Amino acid sequence: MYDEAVVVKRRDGTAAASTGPAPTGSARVTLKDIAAELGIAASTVSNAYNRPDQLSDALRAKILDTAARLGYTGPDPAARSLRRGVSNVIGVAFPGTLSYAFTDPAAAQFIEGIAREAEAAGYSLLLMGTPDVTTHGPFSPSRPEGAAAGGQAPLPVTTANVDGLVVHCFADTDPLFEAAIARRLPTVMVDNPGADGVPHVSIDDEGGARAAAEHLLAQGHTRLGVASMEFDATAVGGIASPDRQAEVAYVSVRARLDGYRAAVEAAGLDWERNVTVYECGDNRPLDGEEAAAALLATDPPPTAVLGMSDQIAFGVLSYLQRNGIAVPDQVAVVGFDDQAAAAHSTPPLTTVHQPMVEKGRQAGRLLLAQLRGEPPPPSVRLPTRLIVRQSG
Amino acid sequence: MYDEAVVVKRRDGTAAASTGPAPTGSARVTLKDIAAELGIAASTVSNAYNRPDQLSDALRAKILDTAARLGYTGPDPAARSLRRGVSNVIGVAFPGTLSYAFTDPAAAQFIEGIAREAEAAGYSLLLMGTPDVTTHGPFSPSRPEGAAAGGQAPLPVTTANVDGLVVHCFADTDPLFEAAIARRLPTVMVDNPGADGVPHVSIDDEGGARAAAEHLLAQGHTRLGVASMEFDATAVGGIASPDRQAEVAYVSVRARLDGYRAAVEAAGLDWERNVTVYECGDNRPLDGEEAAAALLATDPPPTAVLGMSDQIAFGVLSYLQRNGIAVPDQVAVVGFDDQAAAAHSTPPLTTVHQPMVEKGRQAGRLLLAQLRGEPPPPSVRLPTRLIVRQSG
DNA sequence: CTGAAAGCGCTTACAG
DNA sequence: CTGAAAGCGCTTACAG
Repeated sequence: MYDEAVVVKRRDGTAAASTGPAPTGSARVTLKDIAAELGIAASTVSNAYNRPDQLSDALRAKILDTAARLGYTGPDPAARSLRRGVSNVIGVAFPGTLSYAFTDPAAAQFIEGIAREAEAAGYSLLLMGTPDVTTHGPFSPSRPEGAAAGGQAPLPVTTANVDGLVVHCFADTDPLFEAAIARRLPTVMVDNPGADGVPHVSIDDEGGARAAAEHLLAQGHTRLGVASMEFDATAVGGIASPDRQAEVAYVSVRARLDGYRAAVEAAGLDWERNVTVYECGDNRPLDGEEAAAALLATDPPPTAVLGMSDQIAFGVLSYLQRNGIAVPDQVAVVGFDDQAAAAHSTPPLTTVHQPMVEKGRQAGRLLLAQLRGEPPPPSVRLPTRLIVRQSG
Repeated sequence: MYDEAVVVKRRDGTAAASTGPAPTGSARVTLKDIAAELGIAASTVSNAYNRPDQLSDALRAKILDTAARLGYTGPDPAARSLRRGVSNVIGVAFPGTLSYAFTDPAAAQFIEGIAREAEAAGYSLLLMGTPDVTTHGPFSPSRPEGAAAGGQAPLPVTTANVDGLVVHCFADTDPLFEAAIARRLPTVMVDNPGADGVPHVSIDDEGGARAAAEHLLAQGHTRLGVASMEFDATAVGGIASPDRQAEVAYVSVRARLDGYRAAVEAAGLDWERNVTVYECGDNRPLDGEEAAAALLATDPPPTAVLGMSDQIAFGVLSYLQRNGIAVPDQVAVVGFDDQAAAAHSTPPLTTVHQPMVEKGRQAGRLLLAQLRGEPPPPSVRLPTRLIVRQSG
């Protein structure tokens, strides 16, 4: 899959080579051609682009004119990057396919935060996904690209030309995690505890979750339903047994579950008796609807539902509304994330706020410090806070 | 600003060089080191990574083990890219700062669409902004990086190592436009008519806008207000005189204004007499609030407002609600975009739907075809359609 | 202010 | 199955 693209631009004089990237079809023009045309050294042409103060304005103008005439579009980025040892690119890696990352409205805000920091320091952002590696078995540094039978495609994070990496992954068992560490580049982990010497950015998942549960408990609810995000990549959707609950691989999910449990136990209730956990198969409103249906079908049904994300909580809301169940009077609902739409749902959603843009900014900041040659800064944990609206 | 980052990784034996990207601080390990260690040719080491079928499993294992032991993390991406002439990266360029692009919720969907196509073909996405170039005067190919006094930073789009470009720009006077064309790379333009031989993706802005206005006119409204997006980069917010209306530089804005006007004139009304246009200074709900205030202060005030984006329409809605003006009974409101939140606003927003994800997919498709060496495919224009909800 | 030389790290076609 | 050689296009320190 990855090799297909490579074919296009070969330069070995193969027939395919002429079908190069240049729409003009003409042979590639280089620094040397400009130098030869003008009878000057290549270094002087280079200086015209990179150190204007190193040559006369007249010569520079002549060089630029000749470049324009010959169709030279400036120094080749790959060659420059090789020579300088720098790409001015920050890689941002997501678990799963890249398009999937955008399914979550919070992703855009996270990227916005990174972008703010990166851009100010002169970096662009390379977005990378983790395309179906799981179907081929786990990636391993000792088993790189092409290692698997049938020519497995390398993870983008493995081969990308970047100066540093922001890695957003949910579990340290994620192939992304291992692949990123193996690169030994300046790296920041997000939503994952990280590895030795790799700073990470996280939020107070547990505290936020505990506050959400305490809020419900304080209103007298004693039967709670949890509509959880996936525990790991195998999630299919369904009530999660205690055994399944012990298997949670995703760090944030684990922490939120722990937060809910801490509040429940502090209130003198029993987790297994008073709380039913539904594990969603995905993080869409649709999954929240399924969770609500399953949770309310238990006996006795919960009087309040903790949605582990706003996306899921929105689905719970939809289900309740469609079935004529009053919120919060008959069933209370609390979400997690506080995305923009939370303030405008019907009813407006009580939820746990997490600072997504700030998360991105901190990740950027931690990476930029390393890129400046500073030692890896300490990790950052951002606060969460409960926003009480009208759903619970 | 851009040069700052470059300093970090120099390799000339300068003191700064040792402060390299490798957190280990050790000298860089290359293919050659592995080859020397094992007493074999560098090409064989290369084959271990790129053509596993070209050497015995035993030798390959030995190479990979040695690589792991010496801390070699795989072929250097920049060198590979230079040698192969390919980066497997698609550049996506936005006008303005990168973080600003994410201010618009539609941007994420657009990127999602590109990502879907790109990822399937083995490409990652490089996101680039157009940082304050306007403050330095227009970019020009004959005046590249560093050309301006004081060392002006080059546009990322000018120096990025990419195989092709998706350029989202609003006006063909945008510095981005010229810079992208100057690269002579396979390119797709979005929301801009494009240049010779450069395919573009657009939507039926005019038809959508006309439908929105017709909808209002059919209900008997004869006094309309338009809350327009910026006409060009100089926008500050205010009622737009006919002269100012003649200056609209952004292609989509021009088309939507034309659509509104066509409907108004087809209904036998006079554009100048019956319609007041407010030009927003930005595309946020806040700007919509200001637009509503200014529009309703005219005499006689409009009974319906055409918001040129949902973001703006949401602001109009907020203003009306805050001032106790009933929607749609006292003032009707129609938006443009149909972002997800439009269905959940109070009241739900009547708006023009544009297929953002599909726009991204088409852009990706048009670029991928060129990357495969095919001639530039024909441009694509996507349909829009009015979604009638309850605001108008 | 200008130029000659070295080398960044890799991949490939080709010869053995 | 393995290796020697050429070269991708550029930037830099240094000498003049």
